[in-house]
Amino acid sequence: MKNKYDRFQFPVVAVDAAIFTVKEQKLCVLLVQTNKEEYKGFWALPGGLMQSHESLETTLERVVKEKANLHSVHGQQLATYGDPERDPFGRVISVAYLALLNADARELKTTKDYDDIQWVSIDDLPKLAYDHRRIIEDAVERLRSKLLYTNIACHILPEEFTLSELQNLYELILEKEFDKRNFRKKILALGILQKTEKMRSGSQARPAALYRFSQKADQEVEMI
Amino acid sequence: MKNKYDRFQFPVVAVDAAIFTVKEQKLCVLLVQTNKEEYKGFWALPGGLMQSHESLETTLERVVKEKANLHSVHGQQLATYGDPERDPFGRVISVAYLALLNADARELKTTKDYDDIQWVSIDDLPKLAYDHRRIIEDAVERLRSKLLYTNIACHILPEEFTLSELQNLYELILEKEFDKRNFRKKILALGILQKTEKMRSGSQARPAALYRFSQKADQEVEMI
DNA sequence: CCAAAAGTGTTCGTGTTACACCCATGT
DNA sequence: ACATGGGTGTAACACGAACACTTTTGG
Repeated sequence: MKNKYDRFQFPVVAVDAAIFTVKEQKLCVLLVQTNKEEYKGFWALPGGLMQSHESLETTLERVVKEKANLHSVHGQQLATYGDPERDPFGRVISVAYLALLNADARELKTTKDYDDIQWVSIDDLPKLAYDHRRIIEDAVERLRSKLLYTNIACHILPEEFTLSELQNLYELILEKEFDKRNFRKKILALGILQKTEKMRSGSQARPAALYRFSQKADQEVEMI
Repeated sequence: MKNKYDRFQFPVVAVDAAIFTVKEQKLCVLLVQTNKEEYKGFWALPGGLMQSHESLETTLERVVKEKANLHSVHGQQLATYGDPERDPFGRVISVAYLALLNADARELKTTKDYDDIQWVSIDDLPKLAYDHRRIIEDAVERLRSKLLYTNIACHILPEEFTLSELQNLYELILEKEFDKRNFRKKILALGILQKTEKMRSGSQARPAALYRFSQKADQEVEMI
């Protein structure tokens, strides 16, 4: 492949991932802390530079694997950030992705490149490198909005879940309470859930029926 | 500014603009035809490569000025396209913007770089270079969706307009008819329009009251 | 006086909200 | 037996959908 572009004339492209989950009743984002770069002591979204042969999605998969040791993280494009001042160490524009996952199903592993990797509550963000605070804010806004009209909640919940767990997820992320009867009526009427035969016991209370999403493929539905 | 990235390792970034207007009862997109490049005879969205010192918005303004001789085109980010095969002549990713304008207020000028520049009905798109057909499809979808919950229609309409013109715009872009009484009731109840003192005569019919948007700033409102 | 588009209210059905009690289990 | 969360129905209200005629102008 030919490349006719001068070495210093153009910005390079990075892909950053804002990966969310719910842990201990908190909406959390995955952050890494590097011990190598100029932003010492700062946290950042996992991300990395796009290589010539890659698509955006391939880059996303690779950097999420490299930086967070996670695979099969299903991301959707959020936005592209191109302010000339956003990276003080080079001209880099960043294509940000939004992804959701169920924390219990995955284990975080610190690689030798990093001091730390953590799920961090969005209410308690540390010092963040680049414009990553802005990206996280945009991602949370998009997430909240998409909860209303898509089935993305399915990526955060386990395969099987109770209606109360689903409602709790909505209340926690949207910071808003719903009436139990109305919520169940609404969601069940959509016909996107299947009741399983199973029950969740465990607690000192009446067991709850487990449901699953009939499709895990993303779809637009008026959830709320 | 230092740049530590190798010359051939990374993709370069382009910004492309999907600029829409309504002309002769058709939703149209602005296309240019170049006589210079490898895609001879194909049409394309106006666009160009991002330079190191620019922000995405600066690049957008510059390329729209250069390729279409338009200024103050207010665009919003649509999406970023990064398929390795999207540009057969080099590794280029494109950040696409969606913009709307009132055709009557602007004059198109062909520059010497181009064979032609035209407003083209989206129902009658010619051969398009790169993945620009895909970008236009995505842009139309976004436009339709944003008509429902934002006041973007204000960018297509003239400063002052009749309620019938507004309704006509919605029907034309959404390909759906609305009841006149319900439409007016709904829109007026939002309180985002100001009635002016003026009337539009001209036609062989009763003159219509002219309205204007009280804010031209983008805002989210349940239009429909 | 005729054609053309502007302007205007009411009814009906659907969907959203508000609200309180009994049930099944573990301890 | 009691504490815990699971599960259920109904009435009031708001909102969107359907629907037809009169008014004002230009020709």
